[in-house]
Amino acid sequence: MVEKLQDSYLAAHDQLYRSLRMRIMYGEVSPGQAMTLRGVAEEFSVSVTPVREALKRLAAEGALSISVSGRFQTPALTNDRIEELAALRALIEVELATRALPRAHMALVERLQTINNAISVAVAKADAVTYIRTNLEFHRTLYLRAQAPAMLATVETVWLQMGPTMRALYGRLQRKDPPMHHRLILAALKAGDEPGLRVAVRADVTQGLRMLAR
Amino acid sequence: MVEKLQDSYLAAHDQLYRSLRMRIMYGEVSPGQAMTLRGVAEEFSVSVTPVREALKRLAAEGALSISVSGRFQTPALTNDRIEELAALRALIEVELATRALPRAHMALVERLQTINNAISVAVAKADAVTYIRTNLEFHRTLYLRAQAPAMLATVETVWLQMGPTMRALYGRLQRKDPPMHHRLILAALKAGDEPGLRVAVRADVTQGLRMLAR
DNA sequence: CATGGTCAATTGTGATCACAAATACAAATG
DNA sequence: CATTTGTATTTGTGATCACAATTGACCATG
Repeated sequence: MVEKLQDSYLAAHDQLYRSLRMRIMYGEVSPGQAMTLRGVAEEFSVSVTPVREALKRLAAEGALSISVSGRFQTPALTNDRIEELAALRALIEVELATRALPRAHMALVERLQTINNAISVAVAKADAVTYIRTNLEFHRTLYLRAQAPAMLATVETVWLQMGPTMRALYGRLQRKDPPMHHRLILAALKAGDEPGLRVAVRADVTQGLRMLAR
Repeated sequence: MVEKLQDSYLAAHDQLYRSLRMRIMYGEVSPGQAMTLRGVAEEFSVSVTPVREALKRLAAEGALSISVSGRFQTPALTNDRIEELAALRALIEVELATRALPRAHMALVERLQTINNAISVAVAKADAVTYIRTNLEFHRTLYLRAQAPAMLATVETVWLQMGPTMRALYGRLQRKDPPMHHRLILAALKAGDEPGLRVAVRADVTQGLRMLAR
């Protein structure tokens, strides 16, 4: 048998989980879309057993909702729920950014600027999925410096729950400008300005919410 | 066939999940304790299939950790991880308490006082599991008034991760007094004192942490 | 006494099957 | 044409089995 590299091997249900998680978090599926065990199993050429584990896990994280009869679908969030999730993002991400600030050196800021350029390109192309993915990559790259894995995992769960809805919102948002608040975040990082950073992160996280209140 | 009440029926894996979740959250298992598919299956008289779903779900929520070879055990938290989880509790629970404050009427305060008495009894008996359960019930009862299900679910996940460790800490804590901060919380609720409430909740959540730093 | 090796038992994984419930669709009925 | 009924299909659930990898215990060797 071919020798497998330790970290190249993943159980089938774990590969499924990661693939589906990316689809949901980055808005590649729309809210309310159904997922069936046998449908996913056929697509990935596995049996239903690993699919069940992956879907159940996603449901446990709020990435999928389960109907009373046990069927899976991406959740269609109410406005109240969206407000709540945005508030959670604000709470946790402000803390993560604050913890990252003393560790944010120039190399990190440069990487963030590179990612920010990729976001601008996605905005120019009106590519919603790429926009969401690179935007979250911007935040994740910053927060990784906070050395707070539990907080990062928690906020990623929030991102996951908002994925399909963010995609649907992006359509009606009609973005034309690259992310303004990201520039404020970068400026505050360079200046070591903690209060400014907190305000900028909070504003960036809650900005999309205003479009919703109409 | 006997008619089943809608909410009395639960799938086997869901019953398992709830039972094991309670065991973990309330500290009935110690950190590092192993759980095997066949062991749990035999205990609950089911096959391994529903057990796998329940354990995987708990692992996804951080209530169990999975070794490199796939075995399940309750996590043994590092001090850094405990500090992080306590910080998450502080962030989210202060927000939940703040949101609950305007809705906290006299009937709620009375229920909280009743629960608080039960906590005192558990402390007097040195019953760690009952102490943890009633203490969390105190917090949950208050936060339910916040009408913020996503935040409550998030903080419950944090409680879940800390369960076994809280139990282990309780032993070396040697509590003799009923919860002092709970009285401060109740006083702030009665007075409608938001700043005081925030300080009291934060102090209550982070109090156990001081015992650890030795 | 410590260390390495061999073999049996344990453990998680994934496929398959039977089953019951829910759903979808078409035909029948008013 | 709208509503209901009946049937076929779809769907999630749980049990069982084979398999590979890990673990653990016992024994031999230094």
